[in-house]
Amino acid sequence: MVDHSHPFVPTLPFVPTLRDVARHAEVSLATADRVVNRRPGVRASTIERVEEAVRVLGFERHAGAAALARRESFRAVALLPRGTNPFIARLADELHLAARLQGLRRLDLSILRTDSFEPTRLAEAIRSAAGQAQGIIAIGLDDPLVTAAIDAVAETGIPVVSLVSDVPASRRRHYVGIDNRAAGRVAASLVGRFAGRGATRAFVLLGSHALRDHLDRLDGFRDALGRRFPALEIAAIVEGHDDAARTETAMREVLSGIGMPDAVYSAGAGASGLVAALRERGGSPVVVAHELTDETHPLLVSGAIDALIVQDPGHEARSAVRVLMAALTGGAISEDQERIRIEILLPDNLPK
Amino acid sequence: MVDHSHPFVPTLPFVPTLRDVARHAEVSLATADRVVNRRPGVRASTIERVEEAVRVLGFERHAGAAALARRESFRAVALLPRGTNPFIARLADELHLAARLQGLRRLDLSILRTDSFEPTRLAEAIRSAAGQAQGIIAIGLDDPLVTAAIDAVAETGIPVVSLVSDVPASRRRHYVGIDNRAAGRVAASLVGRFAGRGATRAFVLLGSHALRDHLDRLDGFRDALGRRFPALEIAAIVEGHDDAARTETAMREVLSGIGMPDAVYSAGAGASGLVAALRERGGSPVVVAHELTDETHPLLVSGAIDALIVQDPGHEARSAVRVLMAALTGGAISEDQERIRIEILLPDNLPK
DNA sequence: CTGTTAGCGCTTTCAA
DNA sequence: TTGAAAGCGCTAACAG
Repeated sequence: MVDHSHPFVPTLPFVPTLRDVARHAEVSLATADRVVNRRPGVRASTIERVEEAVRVLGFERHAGAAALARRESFRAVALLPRGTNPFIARLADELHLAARLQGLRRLDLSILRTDSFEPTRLAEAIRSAAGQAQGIIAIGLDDPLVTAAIDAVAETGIPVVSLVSDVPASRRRHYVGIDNRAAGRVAASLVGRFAGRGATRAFVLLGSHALRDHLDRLDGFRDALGRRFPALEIAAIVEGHDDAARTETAMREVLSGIGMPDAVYSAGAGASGLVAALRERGGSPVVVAHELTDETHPLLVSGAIDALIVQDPGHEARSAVRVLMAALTGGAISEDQERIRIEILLPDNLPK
Repeated sequence: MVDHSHPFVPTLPFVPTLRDVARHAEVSLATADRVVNRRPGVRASTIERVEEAVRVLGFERHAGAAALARRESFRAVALLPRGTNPFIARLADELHLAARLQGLRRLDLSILRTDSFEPTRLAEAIRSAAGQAQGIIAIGLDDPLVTAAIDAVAETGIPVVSLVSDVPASRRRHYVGIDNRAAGRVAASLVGRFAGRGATRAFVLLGSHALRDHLDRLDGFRDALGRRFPALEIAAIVEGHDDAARTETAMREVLSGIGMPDAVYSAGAGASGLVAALRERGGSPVVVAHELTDETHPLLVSGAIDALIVQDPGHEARSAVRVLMAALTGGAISEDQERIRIEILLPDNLPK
């Protein structure tokens, strides 16, 4: 029953092609293709025969060849916040790379930087991106204006993938990023266990109250602290706008106002400003921060930061691109591969 | 200068094909192909012209089409240890999947289980696999016999990729897995910080002294403990053969011999046996173990295990397949994407 | 040293 | 409802 079309390569297994399926079912290539791709216009009895052949031969369609023949090509836009945040810069690079290496289908991805913390601007950017693209990737802002823009665009059939910071109420096709509440809980566990029994006061540092991801982290942190380390309470919540200089100023103020805490959870960017302010007053509380960047790396090595909670920007970018392509081509994604993990970095498991 | 071969799709960018390059350089498709793939037999001045065209047009070869035209197909064997270790079972599944989804080229991967802890058997399996395969993936055993077998096979031109446990002295093409010394150091940090100041005695649980990965973990653990938590010393090293029942027996013996420790680092599998033995004697030291499986999951949730150090079997399998394919086809790999991370799991960041 | 030609496995007109 | 044929972008003989 096995058709050795290459009799001179005895050990290679027979891999059936669509042509083999067609032959076996005694139909043309075109008909076999119609059945395999569930296209209409085939008699039920013929479908039956072809499907039988697929089963018997164990046919699996060659994704690469299909992509080539389809000769599709897509245009998409990625919207990232402007600013000094090094994690965002890294993400932009990785998105570029991921789009180029897309392999099977062609993706032309333009990356646009918009004003973060500014719902109006982001909403506007989303609407305008929809004019020039078939798909959108965006770092979200949880705001009614943004939600409305995403919904309007989605209505048009243009898939929107939220990245890193979700817009949960919107009709975004998919959120690619970590579970930020869980990240906050992890931070609480680390802070609680590292700080030890005597600790009573923790500070939380946020980029902004407008960022869904930071708020979620705060929620998770508060929740886990309350349940597992009730002696530790959140003595202050500080806004640093993801910027080192502004963070330093804000921290200075709080420190001189209510004194040194036992622990600090920096849920946004700008950790070097935090560390500078702490050093200035000679304190060394337990510090847990987010993301591995040129800013945080030396601080972890030196011990100024005790642990880092990170998400892999390379993985996130590849995942966003895969998910968007799947939406664009009607393909499937494997939830498991697209789940972004929360990683914990100690000086001992720093990459490289 | 832009050639709109599809004048009706105005917004799509022009993506040059090899044909465009050939036209631009005024050579045939075949010659352009030779230059782009660095094949010999082209005059220097022609190479120059083609490379110029590649630069000007921004040509990038379409990997999918190339793979299709090459019509290559490979046969490979993966050698995994027999036994009850659930992590290995998971890895086998993921390898299957990764081979099927390889997409661009075809890979026929057979998975063979051999006797672990048995250098003779593994060496023999490697030699015999070389007879029926063009490439080999194997979970290593750091032993002269295995090294010799790998070297002999590599000599034949058959690439061997070591997975999870390396055979560093051999001519394996690549090692896919975590840095196990770093994992040991991470374990030491967690154990040291979680156990607190009063702690003095730690036990280490190994699958076997023959496993390079377990030994490396022990090394890293010992090293970091010595440097950062000198008060904590390794009071016992126990062998459990990666099996719950044997681990329980061994632990029982040690516990009745020298009593309860402040912390246990389980560097191999079989953690449920460890927990059972500890419970039996009413102790609850800090426990750090490896891998997220059906065995360890409930233990982490219940608090019997404090932290898990894990490697992602899905990522490892995909990486091993990619690396092997690259070796087989002479392709390139991106070191960065292939680095396997050490992840730390607390109850708070359990996936799902 | 260079060009021509026939595919790879699949999708897509267009015609029957 | 079905089939024939052209072609996606690239590679691999085989000629010249």
